[in-house]
Amino acid sequence: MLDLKFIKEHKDEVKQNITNRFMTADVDAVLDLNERRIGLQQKADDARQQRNENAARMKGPLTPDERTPLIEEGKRLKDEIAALESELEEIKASLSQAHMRIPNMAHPDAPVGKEEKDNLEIERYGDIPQFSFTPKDHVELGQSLDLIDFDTGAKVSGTKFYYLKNQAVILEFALTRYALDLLGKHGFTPMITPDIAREEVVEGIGFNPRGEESNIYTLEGTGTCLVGTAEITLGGYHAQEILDPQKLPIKYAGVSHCFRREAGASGQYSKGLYRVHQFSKIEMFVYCLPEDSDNIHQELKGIEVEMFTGLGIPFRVVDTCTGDLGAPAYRKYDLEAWMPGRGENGGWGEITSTSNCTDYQARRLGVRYKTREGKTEFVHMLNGTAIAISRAVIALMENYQQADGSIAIPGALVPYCGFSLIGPKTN
RNA sequence: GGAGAGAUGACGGAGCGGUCGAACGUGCUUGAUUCGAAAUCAAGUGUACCCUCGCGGUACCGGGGGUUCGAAUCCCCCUCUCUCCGCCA
Repeated sequence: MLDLKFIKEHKDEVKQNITNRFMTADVDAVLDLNERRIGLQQKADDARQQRNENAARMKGPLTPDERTPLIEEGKRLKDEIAALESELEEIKASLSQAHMRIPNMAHPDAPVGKEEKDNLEIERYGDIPQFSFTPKDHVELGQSLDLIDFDTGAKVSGTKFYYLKNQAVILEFALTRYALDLLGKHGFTPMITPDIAREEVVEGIGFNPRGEESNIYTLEGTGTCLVGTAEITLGGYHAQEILDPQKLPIKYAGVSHCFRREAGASGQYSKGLYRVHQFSKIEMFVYCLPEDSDNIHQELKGIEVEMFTGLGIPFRVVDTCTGDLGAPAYRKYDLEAWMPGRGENGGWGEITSTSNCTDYQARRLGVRYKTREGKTEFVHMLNGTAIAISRAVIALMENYQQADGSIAIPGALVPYCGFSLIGPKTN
């Protein structure tokens, strides 16, 4: 969320930013509610001051004649305060609701646009494979090689669930280990995080735990949700803390399951593993000083590039447009891998993304640090996907498929897999 | 899940219902001392909000509610932690 003072002083920019993101949020209502909140707060504070002073007058022994009027005054003040407080609570609730709807400001260089097609391609790596045969998509490959079972997933758990089998299971662990080793070299602390988080934390990160459009599963009656990403649990890790600036940046690599409702999301681009209700992911998360966040964002992008060039998968990097940023991100880069089985003749599909959320999440979660001058300021928080297993598996299977229907394993993964080819089962 | 104990500032640890934003100790910061360090001495050392920006005001002693003119202190509910039992990977 944005600082209320900032909103007040940069009203027009904030409004323009909302327009650029194609979101709806009422800046004037927020400012108006805030003014009313301040007025009421002042009234309540004054009344409390009177109450305290009145009570202080009754400290010593008093005659009933002195005492009675003071008690009457105290009772009157008590009622007044109660009325003011309940009014204040209402205003604060409306304010908070309206305030939360205002998205983060966007980086001045982020392309302005509404949809995915407005994302700006900025880098491209690797060559799109040319097959001497008609390539299969990963669903077909997964079935013929007995690696992925969607049918049983649907029977047991529902649509968009799946079983990984045989070498695909090893592949998941190999990719996980590959990612953790690379992140270790970059100074990340590995963590396996809870797959469940409290609603406040989920909201603090910027996800909406409730409502029709929510992508999050809530656990009825518990006040908790299944996490959609370890970004939630890693971002909540230091909630309400004041961090030592000497220890910044803090870099975590979180391994977790990710659960997403994906309500209404379907179509040919969602087939197979591309959009599922559950997958595993290795996530990067960084807490840093405000002045460092732009550089660290570039660093996270660089690590993602290293991750996928290492796997020999062709991909491009796009600078995500304002309409596609989501509320918390100030700037976001997506890596889109070439997926030969996508659409008619293959296509780009998002495999990772990295966002600089500046102080937007930190303000909601209360993650601060002390400056040299002794002031407490909000840290900046960034996240990036190291590897989302399901999508990485799509890219690997489809790009590394052979004429005979087998799948080669990229050299970097062979030591982790213990095999270099996934061929048809012989028995 | 059952029984019991507890939750106070960075930490430890006090706190007859008014003089408590909170004793005391430790830590930390600054100054004195020292060639320097230790030790010692002195001062300072939470967060947030508001304005009439003052050596101002308000709130916060796990969270919420209640009693009272007045609650860290009394009552109720919840959460969390610890110990024991049960269950379990």
